Amino acid sequence: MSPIKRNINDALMANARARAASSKKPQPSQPSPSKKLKPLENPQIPSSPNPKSNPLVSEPLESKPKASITDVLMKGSKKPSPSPSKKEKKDETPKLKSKGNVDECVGQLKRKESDFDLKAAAWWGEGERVPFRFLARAFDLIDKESGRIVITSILCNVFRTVIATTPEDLISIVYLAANKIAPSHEGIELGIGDASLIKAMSDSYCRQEKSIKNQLKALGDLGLVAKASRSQQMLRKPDELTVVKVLDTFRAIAKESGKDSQDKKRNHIKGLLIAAIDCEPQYLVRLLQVTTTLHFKKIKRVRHLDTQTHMSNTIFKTKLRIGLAEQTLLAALGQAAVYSEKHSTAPSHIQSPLEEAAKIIKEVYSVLPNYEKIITALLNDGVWKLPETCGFTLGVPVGPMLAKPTKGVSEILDKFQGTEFTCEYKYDGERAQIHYMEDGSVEIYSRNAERNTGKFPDVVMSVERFKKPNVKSFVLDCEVVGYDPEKQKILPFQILSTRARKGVIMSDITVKVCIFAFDILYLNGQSLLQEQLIDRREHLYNSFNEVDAEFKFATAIRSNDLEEIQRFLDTAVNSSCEGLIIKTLKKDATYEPSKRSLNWLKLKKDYMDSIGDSLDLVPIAAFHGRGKRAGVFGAFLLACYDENKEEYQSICKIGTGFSDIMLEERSASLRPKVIPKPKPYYQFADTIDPDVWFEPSEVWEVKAADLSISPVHRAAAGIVDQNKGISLRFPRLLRIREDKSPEQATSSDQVADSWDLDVSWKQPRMIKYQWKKPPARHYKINTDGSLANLGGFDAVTRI
DNA sequence: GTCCTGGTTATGC
DNA sequence: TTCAGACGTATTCGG
DNA sequence: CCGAATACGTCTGAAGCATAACCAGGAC
Repeated sequence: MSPIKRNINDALMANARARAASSKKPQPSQPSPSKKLKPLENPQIPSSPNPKSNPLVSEPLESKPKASITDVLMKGSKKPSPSPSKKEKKDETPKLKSKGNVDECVGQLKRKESDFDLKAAAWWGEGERVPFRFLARAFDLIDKESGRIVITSILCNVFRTVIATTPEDLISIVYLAANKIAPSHEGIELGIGDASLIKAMSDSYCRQEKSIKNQLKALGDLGLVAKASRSQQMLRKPDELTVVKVLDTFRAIAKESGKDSQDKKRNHIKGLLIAAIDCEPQYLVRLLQVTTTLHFKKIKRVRHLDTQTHMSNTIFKTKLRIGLAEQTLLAALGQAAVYSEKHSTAPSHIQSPLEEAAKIIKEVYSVLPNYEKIITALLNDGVWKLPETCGFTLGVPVGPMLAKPTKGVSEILDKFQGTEFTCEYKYDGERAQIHYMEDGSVEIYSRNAERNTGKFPDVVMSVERFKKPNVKSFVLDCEVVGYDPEKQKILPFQILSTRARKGVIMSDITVKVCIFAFDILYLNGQSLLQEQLIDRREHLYNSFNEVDAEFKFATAIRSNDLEEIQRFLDTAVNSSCEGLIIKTLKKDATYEPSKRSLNWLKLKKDYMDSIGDSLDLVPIAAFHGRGKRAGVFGAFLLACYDENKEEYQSICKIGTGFSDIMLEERSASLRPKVIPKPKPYYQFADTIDPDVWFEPSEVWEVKAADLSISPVHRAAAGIVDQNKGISLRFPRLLRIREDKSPEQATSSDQVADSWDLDVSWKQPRMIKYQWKKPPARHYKINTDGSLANLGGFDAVTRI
């Protein structure tokens, strides 16, 4: 069992015990018995006498090795009100096998694929759809496992069961297991975050939002909160929810937009939550948790007229967090296909069909990321034909090839010993994959396969200018970079990011861009994925013309000389690039979609030891961790020191670069430094709402890729700009500076100096673009100048 | 109804 | 984006 | 030569800053 799962589970058990212990405490207005988390609600984690021990895992758990988490939880929450014991019996309806059989069926899934009894795993009858509980139970099984082989095997059995009994539901269950509702380039979003989920849960479970939030802090996972909230009084029919219904509801949620859409979305969610039984709520919530919002605060204050408001929240795509993500799912799907193969047997030259099938599915998916198409083809023609039936399709984004970080030129020479390679500038912009169809239409996709065409009408227009006339179709891999055509200069990423994103029209473009092309994947009806880079590049150079301030080829050299590469890196950085990308030319030089293979390496200054920006900063506050960080601090607020004003100014949060041990050590050593309120000499935005504040006591060395002008952080505020401070791009912990005291931390003046030094080339631009007063509101107008229906996308302009 | 602001969510790196 | 940890496979080492 | 130790690749899930887009609700 991995530590991550252990922590979560232990947290639950600890809660159950805490609940039992404090059950005498009356709950004033809240009917649910399951939130007496007082010991954990205290933001000051250090309630335990021994600062080293984590209160969430401090109790030994040998007492209940057998009992499932669910059991523990139910026992805990039942104590106060043992009334609803009817539930076990009422769970059954004549149609369904008994509860015991459900357990038995699910137990089957853990068997080796080889002696797995297909039908025995399914408890739903002929003609019935796959219950969502089947998937939720499988998730629960998987959650308890840590090995990928076992997890793959369980999921494989799930798919086999569905294929054998209810093949029409395979697509739905795969989508749910993948935590998706549609291919990403279709741009369908749930529009649901933690905040909306908490509201829906509050309604469904009759709990105060506040109490849910507190429990979330303690448990570090909204899914676990849902699990703990399940009220025993609610009578639910089992298996009312099918995978199809769940997926359909998700899609319905995504469809809602416009007036009252939030209400409608919430009602959909409530419908699901209320119908959910067993371990369904936990996974429903996790599936809906497409995004995670951290730490927001609701305090009003007067703002400077020219200061925009910003929330200090960070959002991440979440995963199921049970150790199952896309790669494992694809492997499982491939294996299941082999077992269920009716159409053909594996070609004889294949020794290990299971591995081979997994590989095929992964490859096919990277080239055609569409489960509908793949599964349909899979069921119709089988795995072995998949490469033919589901190949690369013009207009569908290919997973872009990624690069591996490297620490220095010597490491590169080491890895690419004896092979020919090339070094290219790594531009600081947005990855773009441009598809040009035979009919002259253009589509642009982002790194994450989002359809970005509407964001870059200027790029769409310039295609006809930069492609040679004989080119009929292509797929280009390139970087879109902010560009000043007058000065012929690259603009920093922060400026590029101010571009509008949807429904942009030419006349309204504020930030011009230039394309830097570095690869071509498809040309005149032919896929070039299998070609070596040296040949693809030839095609690239032959098929396009550089157009001033619109289209250029990425600067590249061919060299095996350490010194020369080192110098090239320097020129790249001086030319406003992040660093270099290094690629082999002839050997292993095919385009490997979305695979982080050895073939491409990236080299940035800040990856290298003893070079790049590093600052010594003071942790002044912290946030409770989530998921595998539950029980320790997950992130800290750092500050630099202003000697003149004698104050600490926030500069960034930090949550990466810690080993598990270090994180625990830091949490332990800072707990005694917790203070009830921030010091008066702490400068920070009121949108930052940490869980605990600290006495200034430690100094940490932190590395960053870049400095940025910040709307939230206060470092060097007033020096570089009147109202804005400075923050760090990609901050990560290097080490603890035991030798320094907080007053010896990096000073605000030093931060300001680094800004001048580091971005002298971009500073004038920054002022021109960044601080131009942005009229906050946009209105949609039709091309004839009249106001458009607010729901439309025809045109956007500025008043 | 329009305008504005604050709160939330979705993306990029 | 960065980073660390766990798992699995490939390779090397030592008896 | 084989099992143990080590090295390396893959996969997962913690976490950062900054922006635009969108929605709800209050002021007018």
